[in-house]
Amino acid sequence: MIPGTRRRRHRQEKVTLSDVALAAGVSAITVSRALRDPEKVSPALRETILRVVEQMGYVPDMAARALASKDSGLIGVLTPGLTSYAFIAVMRGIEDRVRATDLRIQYANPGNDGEDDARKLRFFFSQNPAGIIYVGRHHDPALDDLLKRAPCPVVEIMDVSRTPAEMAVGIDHRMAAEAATRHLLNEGYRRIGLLGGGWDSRSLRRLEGYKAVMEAEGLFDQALVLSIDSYTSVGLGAHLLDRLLSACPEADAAFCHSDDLALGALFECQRKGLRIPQDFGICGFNDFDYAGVAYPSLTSVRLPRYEIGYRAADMLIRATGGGRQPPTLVDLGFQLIPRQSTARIAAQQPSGSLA
Amino acid sequence: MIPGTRRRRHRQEKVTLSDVALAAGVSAITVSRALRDPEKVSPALRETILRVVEQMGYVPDMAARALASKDSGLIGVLTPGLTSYAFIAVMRGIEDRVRATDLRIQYANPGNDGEDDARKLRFFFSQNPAGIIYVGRHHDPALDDLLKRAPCPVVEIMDVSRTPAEMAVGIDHRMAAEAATRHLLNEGYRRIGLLGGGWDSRSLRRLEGYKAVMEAEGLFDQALVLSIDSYTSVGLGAHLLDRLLSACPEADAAFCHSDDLALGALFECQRKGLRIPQDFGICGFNDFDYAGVAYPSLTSVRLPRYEIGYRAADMLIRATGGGRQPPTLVDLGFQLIPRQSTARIAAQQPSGSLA
DNA sequence: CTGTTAGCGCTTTCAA
DNA sequence: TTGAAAGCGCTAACAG
Repeated sequence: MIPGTRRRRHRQEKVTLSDVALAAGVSAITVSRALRDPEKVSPALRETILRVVEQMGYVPDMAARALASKDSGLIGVLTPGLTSYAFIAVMRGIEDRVRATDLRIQYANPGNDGEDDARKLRFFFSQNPAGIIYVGRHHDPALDDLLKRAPCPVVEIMDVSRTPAEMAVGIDHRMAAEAATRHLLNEGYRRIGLLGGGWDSRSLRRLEGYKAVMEAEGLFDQALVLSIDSYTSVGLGAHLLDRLLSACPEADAAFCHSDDLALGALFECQRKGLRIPQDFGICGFNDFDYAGVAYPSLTSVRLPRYEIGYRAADMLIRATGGGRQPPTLVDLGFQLIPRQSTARIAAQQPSGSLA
Repeated sequence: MIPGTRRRRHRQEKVTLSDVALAAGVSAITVSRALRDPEKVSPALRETILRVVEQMGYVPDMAARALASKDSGLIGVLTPGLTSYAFIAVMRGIEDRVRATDLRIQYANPGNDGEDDARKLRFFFSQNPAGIIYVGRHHDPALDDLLKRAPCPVVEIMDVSRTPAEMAVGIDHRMAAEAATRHLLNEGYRRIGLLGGGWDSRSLRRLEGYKAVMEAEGLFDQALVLSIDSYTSVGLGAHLLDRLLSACPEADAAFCHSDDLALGALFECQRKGLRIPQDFGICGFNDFDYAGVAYPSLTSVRLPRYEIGYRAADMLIRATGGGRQPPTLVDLGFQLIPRQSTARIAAQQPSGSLA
């Protein structure tokens, strides 16, 4: 075979609906119906048509369909955390809810420039989406406005500390941080550091919660707050713990913005010979799979991440059917899971000693 | 304001190209050009048009554009591992390469039924994609055929053990497993277990590599192979290690299909009071962030995951421009990173004892 | 149950 | 540099 003969194998002549119609001896619309709404076509015809479709390898063109029906069947998911471990469970929830429908999901990951959220959002809008799931980073009035003008239902997820433009599912991050900080105080820790990984709105809410509780006890100290605006990671956790102990050698516990930070802190403590929980307490956030498996196991705050995703998709799907609803806010709640890494009181019990 | 007045706020009258054209006193095509190819419109007009576009909040309709131009600008990424930690780095690579272009990425996660890969693939095809990045699970001739008939360039990623339909980037998983197994043997381990997490083609290749090396030493034993076909996780690692020791109490090391399994195995060993690396050696796979931070640190096999993603996207973009190329296979190589969890010989050195 | 007609919003092609 | 005409492939709305 002569080289070049097969050039442009991509873009081979495309089989269209009317090609199929012609071959099956019916009209285009009948083929269309046989494909989308088989019950509206007589069994005999239906069978013939489907056979021809199969034979010719016909594949519907979604762009044409979307244009003609004004329905793209697309759900857009916009989050800066697309490539983060914490988002995986959310994704599974979304995918699971959407799977049985004929909707599809398109993810987008805004970059770092401030304008990007708006651009990606507009981009989604340009596709006539059926709905959008959005994870915001900052409270930005302009973005809020954009969301309010959205041409489709929008669900904001993860944080529910503010009234959403339309719908929101998540938890109250401030309360979660308060609970974690109080737990550490109850276990007898005093110089509690905060190891963070960003200044997005959720991190700020957690900082607020931590700060409020610490201040109420007269224990707040800015030197205890360590944060870097980047992805969290186990390595970063080790690094921040190290910095915490440099800045505040008498620190006796850390509340970490995420379990990967907590795990890193744990390893670093072990490396330094600090006993956990006796010498140092660690509380994580997210309750990743490994928190309960680690040795010692890590106290953490469990977020219903899968449920948030599932519910968000569910709300979107329902909103698509009905008309517009009033702003809806769903707080799915969190749960503090006490484990060994903060069990200082229990650790002291066996030896019979008192604090 | 009367309730109901604002019903159907979604689907508000959409601003189209001709609306803008009318308002700007030009023809639709000129607006189109001003937007896509500003240089082809006189500066004066261009400015006027862009102002009107801004004022009216015009957003182009991608479906219409795709239909008219037969170019969707879409890259489809199909992988069963979308919601896995290992894929995150790949994703970052893809996103980074695509960011500067005007292409968009759409991810899809095939379910578990065998048919699903084909269905999702066809679905991508129906969108006139500019290219597809595909991570296969099994060697399936039917799928292979489908890929060969693809209406666009396709890059298969992760494994390069077979000749791809068109292009492939990845590493040789069999060789990687051989290297890991040999490393464990060199450190003096003999009863080396294999902790796996699936029977996809890559896992099978790794099993082959492990088996070949073990058999060459006369050490292979089916009882040492533990695998469950599900997501890998730290919890699963702990569980599999436990099962390994039940099945083979004299096992002295484990090669894990992924670092999360390795981390779980590490924790479980610590819980059982096994000293690492003296009593038991652990080698992971993937070299996740925490492998080097763990205490003791975990030996692992580093895959250039980010580079695989970046390169795949790059090949796709280049292929889009030029015509069809002959099958291309890029092996990006792996790297064994020896760390404390297998450093048995070094651990014995200080005490001066001999094996 | 099936077909006809019209047009979705944009771009291509050709002409001015 | 700008515009007019035609049509991408499909589906809505109505008719038969």
